[in-house]
Amino acid sequence: MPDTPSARPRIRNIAELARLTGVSTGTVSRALADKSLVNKDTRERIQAMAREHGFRPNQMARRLRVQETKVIGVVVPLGHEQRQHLSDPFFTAILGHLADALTENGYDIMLSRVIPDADDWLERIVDSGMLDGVLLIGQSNQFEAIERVAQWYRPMVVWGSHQPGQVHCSVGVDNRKGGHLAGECLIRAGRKRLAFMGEAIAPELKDRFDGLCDAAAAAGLPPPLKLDTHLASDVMAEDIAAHIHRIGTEVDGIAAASDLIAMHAVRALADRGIRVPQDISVTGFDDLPLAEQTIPRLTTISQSIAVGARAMVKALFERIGGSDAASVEMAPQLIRRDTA
Amino acid sequence: MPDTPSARPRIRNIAELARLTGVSTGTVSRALADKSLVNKDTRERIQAMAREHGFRPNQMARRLRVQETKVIGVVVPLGHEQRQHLSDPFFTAILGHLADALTENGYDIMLSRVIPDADDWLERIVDSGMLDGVLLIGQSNQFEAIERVAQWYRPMVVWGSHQPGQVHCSVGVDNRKGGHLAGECLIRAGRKRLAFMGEAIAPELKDRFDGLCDAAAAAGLPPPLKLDTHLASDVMAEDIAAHIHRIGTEVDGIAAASDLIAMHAVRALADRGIRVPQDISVTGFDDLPLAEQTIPRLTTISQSIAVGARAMVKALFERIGGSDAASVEMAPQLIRRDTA
DNA sequence: CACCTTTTGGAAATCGATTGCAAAATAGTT
DNA sequence: AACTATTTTGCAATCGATTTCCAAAAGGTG
Repeated sequence: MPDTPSARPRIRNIAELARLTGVSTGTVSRALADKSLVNKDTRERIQAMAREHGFRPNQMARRLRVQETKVIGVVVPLGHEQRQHLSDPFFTAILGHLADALTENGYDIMLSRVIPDADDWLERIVDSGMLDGVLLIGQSNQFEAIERVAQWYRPMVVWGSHQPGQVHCSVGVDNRKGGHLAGECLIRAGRKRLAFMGEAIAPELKDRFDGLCDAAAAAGLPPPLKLDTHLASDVMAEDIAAHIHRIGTEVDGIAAASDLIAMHAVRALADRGIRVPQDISVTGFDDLPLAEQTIPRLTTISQSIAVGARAMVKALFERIGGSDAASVEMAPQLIRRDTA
Repeated sequence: MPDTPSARPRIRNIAELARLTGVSTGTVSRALADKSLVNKDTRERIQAMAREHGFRPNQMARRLRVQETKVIGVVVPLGHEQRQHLSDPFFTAILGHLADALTENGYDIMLSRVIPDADDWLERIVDSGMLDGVLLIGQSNQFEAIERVAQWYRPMVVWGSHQPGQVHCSVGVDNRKGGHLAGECLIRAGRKRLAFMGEAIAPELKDRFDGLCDAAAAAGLPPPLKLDTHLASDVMAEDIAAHIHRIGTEVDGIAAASDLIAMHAVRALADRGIRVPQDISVTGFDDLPLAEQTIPRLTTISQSIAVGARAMVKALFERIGGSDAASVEMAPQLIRRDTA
């Protein structure tokens, strides 16, 4: 048997290993941490013994003692939209990049999907004592709660929009500008009766809608229609279907609040024989990897999720280090493909 | 100020709160846990004081003491396929459901994306002392490591295929049967030159390929071609493009190893003027929510991810409770849509 | 050989909670 | 008032590591 952790009577803590090797727990601790304070020979002997018995020190105890957990909380607040869940492709896209950046730096990820029922939900997460820092994905309708906590808790970075004067550190695109770009694109395609598809409750989405309105106003068009749609994908299809009858008569250009909504919309239109982009133009928002793979490929506003995720992690580490990283607002970009 | 955690000098532990309220730490602990052992009045007084100062007991310490973390590790081993990441839609779909089921039961989720470089990667996770249980998504090429750990670590459930005689508890569909169904579907559509698209390294995918071979053999057709494709979405498109020239001459029916691969394939074929399903038939595997939304909608083999996720969590809880839940093998189902 | 420096390793405090046990306070009974 | 029964509370051990402080041992120098 080569490297089998053979002996079954497992060692459960550093004290047992100490007894087994005939030294004190302090020495074992130092040896396992490979500290030069302990004699090279004993150090190696202890390490060998640990390996042989497959012993690994309890992280919970270690973390309690050193007051550092090496765990970052990644939290999705679902204020409205309780039915949305983690499979939202935008969320998963950003999660993937966050996971990459965090694991590279030796941090683990604690995932929370929170329905903010109690009003101290964020406080509860933040001083659970389990986390070195918190990344919030989206502000939802919890702007106030976030601000309140940001007042005293520094290592927190939020994906979302930046409101003038806000305390918390946010990273995101200029959503209003993004909405504007989408509007301009539709208008340039000759569309005159615009609509916004999505629920403009979270500040991010509200900003996108406002941007669209800006564009319409600038072109002398009537204000865009607002077609509410839940973000949960299981009801989204129905929501969109419910709006369909207005489209074609009242609407010839749709700015969707997200790529996912846009894709569902294109699908629903196709089901009813309305062609995109011949009969109607559609833009998405996010530029998910998927957006390039659909048929027809989606015209959309790019959020450069990868860059954003890196920015979030960078800001978070600076804040963990003690300095007060500022918010980041990135420029959105129009990606012209086939739907508008 | 109504319920502001006003006083800034924050209480950092139960001892300070004890001093402030004039009782012992034991009493405070019991009061905060709302135990009836402590007098209703003092209990409420202590709770009020805690609330006022925004005090919440340190979870790390509590968990160390009670030897229960209420954290489940969700781990994605990336044995081959280091470039694949968490944004894989199959993974995120199952993660969403797992998250739902786990949070419902009061558990948190620790996410790990592991590249098994050290051969004790799983041991390290499993006895970090941070987890009450582990859910593994996919067996990758780590079947051996999983078996080794399963020998002595019970609270672990793995998404993947069930090999005869395996020790670890797995939940998944009968992949071979699934491959068979896909093959039959293609054959029924009159296809005679079949191919499997995907990397048949992980046992799940190998089984699907074998099932496809079964179907071909049963119909008296030559063995299917194997078109290797990485699972990372950024290289997948290129991989598929590289295969395209063989398709149309050598191949008229593709069984893809996943919906994602199938979608990319359809896309690549469309780019080259090859129509699906007129010129060539394609089947997916997974039945992601997305598969119904593509154009054309994907014919695929259903894994019923939601059911699977529930089964995993159920089995895990049984195992945490001490009983030895058995593996679950679900029946795959052909979902006929537009691509085959 | 006396004195100083450097290694080495042990004892004990610490991180912040939980909990078994026993003492104290209160209530209830005669 | 005395005595038992019942609540409440405090004390101290415990979870499993890390780390400071200190003493003993070893090595070096004049």
